[in-house]
Amino acid sequence: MSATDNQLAGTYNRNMGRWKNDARGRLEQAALALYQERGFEQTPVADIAARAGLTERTYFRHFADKREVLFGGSKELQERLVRGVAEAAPHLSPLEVVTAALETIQFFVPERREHARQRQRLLETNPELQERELMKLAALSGAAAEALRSRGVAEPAASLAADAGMAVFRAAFGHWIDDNDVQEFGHHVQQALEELRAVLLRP
Amino acid sequence: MSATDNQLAGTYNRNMGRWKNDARGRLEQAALALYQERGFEQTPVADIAARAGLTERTYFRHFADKREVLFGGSKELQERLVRGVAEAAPHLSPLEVVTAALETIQFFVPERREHARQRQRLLETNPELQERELMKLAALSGAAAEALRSRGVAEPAASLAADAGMAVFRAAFGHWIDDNDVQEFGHHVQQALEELRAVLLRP
DNA sequence: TAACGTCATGTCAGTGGCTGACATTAATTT
DNA sequence: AAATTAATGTCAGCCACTGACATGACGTTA
Repeated sequence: MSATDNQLAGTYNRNMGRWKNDARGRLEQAALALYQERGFEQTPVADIAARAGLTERTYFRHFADKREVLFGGSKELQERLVRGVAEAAPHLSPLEVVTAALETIQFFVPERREHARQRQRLLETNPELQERELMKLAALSGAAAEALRSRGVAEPAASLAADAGMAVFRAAFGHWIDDNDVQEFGHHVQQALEELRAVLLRP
Repeated sequence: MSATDNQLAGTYNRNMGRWKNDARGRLEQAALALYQERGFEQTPVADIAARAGLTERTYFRHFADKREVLFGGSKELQERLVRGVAEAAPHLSPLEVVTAALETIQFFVPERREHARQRQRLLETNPELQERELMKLAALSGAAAEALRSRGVAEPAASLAADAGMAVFRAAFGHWIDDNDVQEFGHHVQQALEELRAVLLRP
């Protein structure tokens, strides 16, 4: 009764897709907005749910916890990375396989940059969110290592290449976010890979 | 009144150092034991405190949250790593500086191995603890990068070298934990560094 | 030694994240 | 139209964590 007279539901109009008008998406939008307005810690989950025209209990049916609502894309990202590793050219070194996968991933495109930026600002100011981000990155690394093993790369090479690939990813992502000339993400990956080589070899 | 008739306080006898007989240490022991016996999630903080002869409120004066009790050594580890980076030989590459620091760190010694093993088993079976571990590792990486910058290493080289160093660290630590021949930690660091080089260069 | 100040701890009340159990209602199937 | 399914609501409760205040042990100083 009270979950329907909300504030934001009008943005995604009710009764257009009938009952569930992308409840999950509404929760994600409401959470991002509220986290930005009041800060993560100062935002009770109940408020997010209310803003989305839902109940706290329903929020927890869509997301495992208060943080997860900001990490919706990670599953798809991981799938694409794994596919990229599997389909990479056969003559590459393990690390090159991972960076090649990062380049062809088609995930960090201009349309997503603004959203990624806002999200990043939130993460930077909140340790709890950073923890979750690191966990997702670790999952990414683990999946990449598994995909490398499927290509015949042995341990510990696979895990090391995957972790090194994540280091490249972090550097590349940071530059892509800050970059005002809007270079392609793949460009930043190549730059970071070169930097890593230099850091490893040059005194 | 009730916090004194506890179960474990006798292990570290009361009234030896007067009032506070290493309350912090008692909490760490109690937590490790209970997390092993019942599992992390199934152990209320109140039980840890009671086992240490203290109150839940007092637990939270010693540790920021339920997980932090397992990460007491991380501050010292970070200090040693930073010192190692600062004091490393001048002719090394940035990554070699970090791995050299890891080798001279004198932290992963045989006496700590059993405790490290038990702790590791806990982490492996609990995502919440893994998140915190990753956060500590990220802090380590950040501190190493900062120390590299103090040596004149520019960005993004410093962060990349630090992250790559953490990749080496993870691999080395994993082998040190599993190693039955009890090789020195520094040995595993060198092995991992070589593996990383191979992974980067060899097709 | 008695008064005083400090610090670790205890007590209590309260917020909020998260869960299980059960009820309700829109949408789908038969 | 009845029966079934899926998404949501309601309610009660556990527990992590915090602020405010009280207490008791220790050291200091008059």
